[in-house]
Amino acid sequence: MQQPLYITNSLTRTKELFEPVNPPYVGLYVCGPTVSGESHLGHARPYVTFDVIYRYLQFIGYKVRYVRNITDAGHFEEEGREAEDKVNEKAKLERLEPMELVQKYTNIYHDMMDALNCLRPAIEPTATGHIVEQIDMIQDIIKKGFAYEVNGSVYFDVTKYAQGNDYGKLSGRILEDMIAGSRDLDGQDEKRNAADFALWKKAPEQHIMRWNSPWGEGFPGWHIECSAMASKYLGSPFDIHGGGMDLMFPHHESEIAQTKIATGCSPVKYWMHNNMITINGRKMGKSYNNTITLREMFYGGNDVLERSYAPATVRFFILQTHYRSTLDFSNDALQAAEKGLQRLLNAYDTIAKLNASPASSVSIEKIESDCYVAINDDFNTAIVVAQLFEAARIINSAHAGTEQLSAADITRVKKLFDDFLFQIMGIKQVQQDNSADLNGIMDLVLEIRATAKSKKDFETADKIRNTLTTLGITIKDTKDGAEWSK
RNA sequence: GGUCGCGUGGCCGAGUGGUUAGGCAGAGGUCUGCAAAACCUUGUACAGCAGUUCAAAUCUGCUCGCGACCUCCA
Repeated sequence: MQQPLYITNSLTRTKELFEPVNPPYVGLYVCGPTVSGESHLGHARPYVTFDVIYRYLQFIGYKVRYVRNITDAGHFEEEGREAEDKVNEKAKLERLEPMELVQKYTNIYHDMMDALNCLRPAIEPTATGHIVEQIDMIQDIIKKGFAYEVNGSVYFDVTKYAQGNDYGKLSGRILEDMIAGSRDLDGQDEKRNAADFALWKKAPEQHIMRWNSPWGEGFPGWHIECSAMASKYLGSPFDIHGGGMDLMFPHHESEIAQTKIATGCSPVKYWMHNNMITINGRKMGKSYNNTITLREMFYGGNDVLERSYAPATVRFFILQTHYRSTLDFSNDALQAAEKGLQRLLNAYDTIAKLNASPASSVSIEKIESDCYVAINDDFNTAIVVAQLFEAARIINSAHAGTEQLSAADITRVKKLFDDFLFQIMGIKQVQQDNSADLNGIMDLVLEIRATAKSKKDFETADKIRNTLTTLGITIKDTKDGAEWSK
């Protein structure tokens, strides 16, 4: 079980042996959502992915500090006008403060993460709660000569940084190409160089979120919050920084540059990036008009997919793919995942009904070891799932009598599901209502039905079965008598 | 335009030099009063072309197609 763990490091584009900076402690930072809107399907991918990573690191004994931020400030510059109008309008209609909106979307996000059974991070810092830390870091960077102030805004001097550091290493970019291909954006004339990025932005008149700073009223730049909060809570360097692939540039590239100047070292040992999701083959986005919020996904109301899907189905679907591959959501694929997960859960329930044989006809140990090999190989949950399906086949075969399992292997296969499906992959175990009352009632009902069947009174037998079905209780007739499940 | 990645059987999706991925759907069978579940059997799969090799889905080159990033984005 204690095999070496390999992680694909985006920085080197290779699989590397995972060796924490300060074992047994592991620092894990994941870029959280911008809570200026409702959580959507795109958010499910990184947070499920890194939830499994968090769970597994703990499972193999590491003491993990998981930090996942909430971006609730800044970042409104590009949307500027639209965001302002929206906020003002809603504030009038609903008497909402801007921070109230942020709180509302944060609450929804938390609810959706709970529904997906993502463990809550150890620390969930907000950008607005760390303005001081960000200003401190910016001042430090200015003092070291890698940032300059213009008209109340502060920019990071990428050109100067690139002279002694390989800016662009993470995202595979060449500075000269970027400068040549850059567009004219707001504030471009203030920058010494097109590739420079803002550490602090002067707040325009209508901008609601604003803070005092040494450079006047403004708000923090696009990337500084993660640098400030990650180094505050995890130090520098720390172990793993995760996020979506779309954040590699410019967000993470800029984080590296800022932190390297501020702390003197490259901030992260292992950069991990999950790939994007698509819907019916297209990237999800407003311009495609195919955005699905998580609430719509779970409870219905979207126009893109034909129906809603349970959080566990979405989670399982995500884990059926390796996190570095794109994942396409479609009705067919989700329904296949839904049935597949049900098959696994049914098999798990069947374990309790197995009769032990003197010896096993198959090796559970082999499946178990294959699961560890897979999860240790850059968290390949797709292969773990395949192994669990093999285990399910064995359980069902043992139940049908075509395979045999010893008492020890029955225990072992149950542990395999407990560990991998529930604990590591975080599929929520359905709470069975196995109260003594219900068991007694069901025993009686099934006995009456068996009597009816023996008298060829199928009308009564079917009525019992059909009525129970409408109550959510499934009856299955086996050669050893009827079984029920809720 | 620049950078990076992908193209696997009806659908989704692992794999990366020689050995069955797996799930869903389909077909046949077993069980069964029926149903459901389950079990057994069943698939010319690796975009195209050329090359390297004893051997390529897996390496190399070219072609075609798709996508991501380059601008807030998970």
